[in-house]
Amino acid sequence: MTAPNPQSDTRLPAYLRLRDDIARRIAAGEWGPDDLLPSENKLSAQHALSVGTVRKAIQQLVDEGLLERRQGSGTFLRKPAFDATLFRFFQAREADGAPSIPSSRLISRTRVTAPTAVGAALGTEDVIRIERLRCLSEQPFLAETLYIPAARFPGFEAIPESEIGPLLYPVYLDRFGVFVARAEDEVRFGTADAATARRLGIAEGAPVALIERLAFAMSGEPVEWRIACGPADRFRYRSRIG
Amino acid sequence: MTAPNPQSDTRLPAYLRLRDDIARRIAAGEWGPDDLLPSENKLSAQHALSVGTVRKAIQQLVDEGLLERRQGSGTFLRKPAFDATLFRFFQAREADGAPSIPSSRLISRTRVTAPTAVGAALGTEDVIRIERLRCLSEQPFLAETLYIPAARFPGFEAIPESEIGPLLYPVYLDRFGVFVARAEDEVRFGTADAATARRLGIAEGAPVALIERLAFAMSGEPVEWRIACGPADRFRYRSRIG
DNA sequence: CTTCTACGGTTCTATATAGAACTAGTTGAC
DNA sequence: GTCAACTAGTTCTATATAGAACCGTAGAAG
Repeated sequence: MTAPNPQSDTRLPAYLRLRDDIARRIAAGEWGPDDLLPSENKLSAQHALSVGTVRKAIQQLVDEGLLERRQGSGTFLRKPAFDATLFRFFQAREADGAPSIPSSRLISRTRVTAPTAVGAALGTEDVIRIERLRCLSEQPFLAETLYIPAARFPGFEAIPESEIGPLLYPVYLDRFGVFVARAEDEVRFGTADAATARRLGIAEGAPVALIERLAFAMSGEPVEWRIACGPADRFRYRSRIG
Repeated sequence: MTAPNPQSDTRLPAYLRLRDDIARRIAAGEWGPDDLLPSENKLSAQHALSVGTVRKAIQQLVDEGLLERRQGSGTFLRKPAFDATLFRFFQAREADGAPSIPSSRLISRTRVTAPTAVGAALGTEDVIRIERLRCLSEQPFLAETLYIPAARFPGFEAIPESEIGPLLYPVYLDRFGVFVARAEDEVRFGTADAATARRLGIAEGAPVALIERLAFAMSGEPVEWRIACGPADRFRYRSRIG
């Protein structure tokens, strides 16, 4: 029994419809991280498709970073590696040089009307604004302001802080089925205004790095806009091109 | 007649050997940008492989950004879009906001022994150091120092400057068959030392952005290390993740 | 001149099949 | 107990084939 899928456009080729179906089942939480998916043979039988078509659909998801194939063993759901890459950028290190995961403190979550630039980027004015402070060994080093569409994340303001970890993308995925697949960053340098200077514990006008990010879901729809601000002298941003 | 290929490891699957062969012919300049490659049918006949296998090889090269398929028309060699992406990063703009391609002036090219960090990154100490200044509307905005392995780029020092355009990667490809497929950037913040300050026409100690880049050839071998330095206030770096 | 139609060539989708390569677990020999 | 051999199940490679979808051109129709 395979639920025939009303949402997928029937004009799409079969392998893409199968890909969408599997992606949806992943988003619905049918499998956990590192879980074994049905084999190519089973899928082909269930969906009445040839193995070649199934392979093509799976390959697509592998390319998108959702699945992982192990020859001889099977196909597995991959824990989104996005968090890791995210944190390779802010090469935050303790004084002794050991890399460390920053902690994260939520300052506010409010439903607001988005600033025009943000509204244009997200395609809606009805958003939730999140303010957040990230610390490393008790010392703040990054002040962030995030906007997410209220329609896509209903009730986000009400989630108890205790249930929100240091990273938001897992929360998006677990509670709202939104998988952040891609993002665009822009880095520039500026000076700290009074509010952020106070939050970061630096002098007003001190040099800061600004990172603007627009994050997209698998569908290509923008789902988060954020700007982060940290002291320039401790800042490192890494990226990989090509 | 297809040259049987002595360089490709015969233990590799056929589609990878075909990919290598085509990649080599591209590097050898057999086709120019936007040229039409032989059709799948022709390739499959020439190499005595099935169309499916040929498609797999071509798909690989498409994924790597070397080729471009147009349904109904054929498969074309893609002008490396690397230059474009490269310059999306340095979002240099004229005063009126119009994006502009910076000009480039070579200051020196010398065969030297690499600094230890660079030597370690490139895997050799025998390198050519290139110093370069990039300008936008006559005003310098980026001072660069590059290192490339002398063995991989023999005679690079001797190429007349008139034959080197504003971008180096096309030169690597055209004259040395080195296709830069991938790069890793690191952006950080610092202050200008005396030499770069003079070159950029800014005060010593002024805030600057530093971009370190390690570039890799298709084979995975590192082929260039560079560091670029520009005034922090005019700087923008863009990247795309995921 | 414009629009339509037909055609050869191309890539794209999909199926069916066979065997190789690999993995993890089980069984059996010693 | 240890190690080798076997086995069922999985992905991977490769082939062959058929038709759909698409592009560019050439020629016909208006």
